Amino acid sequence: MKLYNTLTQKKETFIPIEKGKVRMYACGPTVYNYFHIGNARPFIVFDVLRRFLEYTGYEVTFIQNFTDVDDKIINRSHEEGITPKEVSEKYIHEYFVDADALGIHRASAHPKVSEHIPEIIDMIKTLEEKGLAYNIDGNVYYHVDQFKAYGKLSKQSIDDLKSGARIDINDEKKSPLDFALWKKKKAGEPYWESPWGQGRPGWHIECSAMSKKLLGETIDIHGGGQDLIFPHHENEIAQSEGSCGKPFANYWVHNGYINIDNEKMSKSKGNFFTVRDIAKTFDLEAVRMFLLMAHYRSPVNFSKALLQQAATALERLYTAKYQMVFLLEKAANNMVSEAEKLWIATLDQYKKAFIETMEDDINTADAISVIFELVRDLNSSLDEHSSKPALLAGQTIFRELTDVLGLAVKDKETNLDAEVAALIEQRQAARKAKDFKRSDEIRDELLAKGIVLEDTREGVKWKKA
RNA sequence: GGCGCCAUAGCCAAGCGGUAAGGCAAAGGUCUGCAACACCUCCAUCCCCAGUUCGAUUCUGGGUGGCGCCUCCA
Repeated sequence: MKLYNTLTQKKETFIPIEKGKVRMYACGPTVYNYFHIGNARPFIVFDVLRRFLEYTGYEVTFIQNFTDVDDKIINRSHEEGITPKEVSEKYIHEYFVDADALGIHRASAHPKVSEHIPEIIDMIKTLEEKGLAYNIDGNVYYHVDQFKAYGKLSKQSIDDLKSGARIDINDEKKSPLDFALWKKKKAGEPYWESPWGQGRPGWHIECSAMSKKLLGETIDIHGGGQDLIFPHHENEIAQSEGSCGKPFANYWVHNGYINIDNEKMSKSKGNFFTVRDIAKTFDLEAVRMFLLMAHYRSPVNFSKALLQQAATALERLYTAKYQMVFLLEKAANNMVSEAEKLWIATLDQYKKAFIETMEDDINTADAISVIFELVRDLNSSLDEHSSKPALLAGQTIFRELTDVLGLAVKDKETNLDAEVAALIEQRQAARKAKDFKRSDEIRDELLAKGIVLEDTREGVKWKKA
């Protein structure tokens, strides 16, 4: 397995700390709103990375946090007239609604900042003891100048960062690069007791503290969007490595942006589509398909038209999947022919090609093309004369590969309401009597109800539009 | 100013030293009462210029055109 490591700026062979096991952490959402598809990309990408690692035999512990203590949440609570806790609980719930629809598996754990305050305080204390943090009247800052490796992830020198930094007026920090580890309580904000007085943690410290608690001091993979490289991940390194003196993460994996008209989609720019909104017109699996059809590091432009392309492509996968189910239900032949035996033996090439391409820095675009090649093969090789074992072999390889990507996972709807079933019967009778006018009328009528009919050699089939 | 990314068919998108995967769309065909699905056929020399090489979309240099980070952001 090769992964592009932001730290070294090249693809590297992945070697876990502990043989057969992977510890990975990905930054999760700040839960103050529905998430947008820019947020969805890392969720999907790291879900696929995790699935693939598991597929290839690793035991993966995957942590994705919820940031539930944050300015944006506090603002939202004021706007909605509810407590910050109510805001975060609401959007954690909504996160799972959307994540489930996107086919994202639950992480091994979804830790919350609010439940790790003691660990956060401990880490800040350690940093203070090591001279890497300083307290000014209840606000504790990280002393960036004291951490020599600062900038190693974002490839910036402290001096360059300083020259590019915007100057805050009346800033009490020693350097514009210093960032808050602990923020002194302000009126109307949630707070916790600490050695520095009442207050709450800064943004970056949570990931360092929770990662350490749940995965240990050094982890295998840390992931997130490219926009987190600086300052968030740079700061995490400063905190984690500063406090324990060991490497924080061996592989830093970052996904590219989602753009609208070639410009980055972001909440601050306002040019974003929430996943919830897209769910009104598309099955969210199309979003997953859309994102996985491109390599995770390349920027992708988003539009409804492009999403429709992905949805149509996904449909092709489902057609093949359901066709095999259909044929299996009817298959009477259990005897595998010699020709089928030869064909079954060739299926392994798809699996090999799939794994090879996924092992090359999770090239899902290429992996999907392998699946489409498999689909063409299945469609042309399997028919009503195929034996059960041949059909099962096709179905197995198809499921195995699509499951790794989390695509085409849904089963066909089988319950048809009586009225529709009756209409289909009537249409069949009309067709038999060559009353095509009537049969076409019924077909149109069903289409209006969202039922698409297809007359095949093997009989009439229906599906939801 | 510092750091970094990208430019492949109508659209999307892999490949990254040996003469261009896949999807969507379009066109022609097979199947079908028609349609749909499926299948077959067809659709590019890879932004420009100069190097390196037997050979470059793929490496190097220079252009041109986009984009991102350096401030909250996935």
